[in-house]
Amino acid sequence: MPISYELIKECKQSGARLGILHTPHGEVETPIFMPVGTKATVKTMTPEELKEIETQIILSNTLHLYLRPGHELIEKAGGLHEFMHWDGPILTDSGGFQVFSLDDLRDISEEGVEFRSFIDGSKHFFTPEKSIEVQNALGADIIMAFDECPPYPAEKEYVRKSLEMTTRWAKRCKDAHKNPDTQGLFGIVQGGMFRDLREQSAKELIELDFPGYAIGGLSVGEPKDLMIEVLEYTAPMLPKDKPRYLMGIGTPDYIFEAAINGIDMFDCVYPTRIARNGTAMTSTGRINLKNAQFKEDFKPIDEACDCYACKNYTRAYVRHLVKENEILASRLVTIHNLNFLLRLSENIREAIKEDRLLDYKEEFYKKYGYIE
RNA sequence: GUGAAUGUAGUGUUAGUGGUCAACACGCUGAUUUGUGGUGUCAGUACCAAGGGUUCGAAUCCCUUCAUUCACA
Repeated sequence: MPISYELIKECKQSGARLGILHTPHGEVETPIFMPVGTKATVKTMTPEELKEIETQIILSNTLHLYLRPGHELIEKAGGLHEFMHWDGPILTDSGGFQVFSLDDLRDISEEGVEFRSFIDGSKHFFTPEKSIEVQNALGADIIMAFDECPPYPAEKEYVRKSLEMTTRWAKRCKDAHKNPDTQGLFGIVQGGMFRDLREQSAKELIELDFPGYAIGGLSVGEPKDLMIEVLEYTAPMLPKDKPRYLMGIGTPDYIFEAAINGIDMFDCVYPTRIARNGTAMTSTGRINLKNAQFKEDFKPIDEACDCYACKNYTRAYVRHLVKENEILASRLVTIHNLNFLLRLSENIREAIKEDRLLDYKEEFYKKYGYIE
């Protein structure tokens, strides 16, 4: 088995899990935030810089790399690790979510999804088999099943049919998977905001026996309370001896909820995207560096942070770079935001070790401010 | 010194010839961003050079002043 999960301990106070994810490219301490590098690069960051902030595993995207530069090319280059010069663990998303966000450019059927490229308008047909073929060529440590991510809100009957198709697709993915010895294929639990459907999805997927499970279909626009409710009852449905991945979350409040509910991995474009628009997450809350109040603020982005950006530059300077649309602005804020979530993950692991995750959460919010 | 023209957001353009929200770009101010469709998205931002008239009502008409530009001396 290329992927295995080692449960180190559970937090007595919160129930959160501390663990180690074993992959062909190294171990990952969990819970962990995974930076997103859709097009074989975490935007603005070199792999060395990612290492410097102790990034343990990164994400990349099947659909984007299939469209450009093409998985054959990456295979020729020696695989994704070699191609992008990152020797740590990589997880590739299957393309299910991208197809979902294509919305009016797609047509979903039992066989697969027909969609038009957002690059040149050309028509493509993506199936579970195709997604796995591409992911096998890319060679990530963890690959994801091709799923359908229903929107919110959605009719229960639609969600049921969708989840059942996702199960059939998961089976097809498993059958199509050519490298089960070097790449671990994760299943994705769907079922929308319906408890019985989540149960059905989890049960069906667990029967297929994947080395890890993801919770998909959350963070698609539903209210936070509802999202937490679904998370609370869905996470315990997953096997304890396998890694659990909550897809698409990346704000501190959701990360705490994820960890507390026994989630081991999560990813999100949020920190890198807001960085490119001049917003930073700090120990005292989110700040918009474009705001006039920072014009003559010669303190670092976050006084409690020791990242490269905070050690060497001021808010006033970074603000200037942001206002001028300088490339360095994106780089500095990205370094900072990713470091912020990686340190948050680290602190969460530390707190689990000492059975005080709820205390740490309280402590964190006291400074960060409560988030609605 | 004489004559003429012009003066509409922070900047640059522009509509408007008495009567619903004065347009556009940039800037500025703020918000937003959740398995990334790489300089995004949304919102706000002008009492029409100043003062005084005419009128129910003026950016639009009249007078004065100021500023700028051009022509003639």
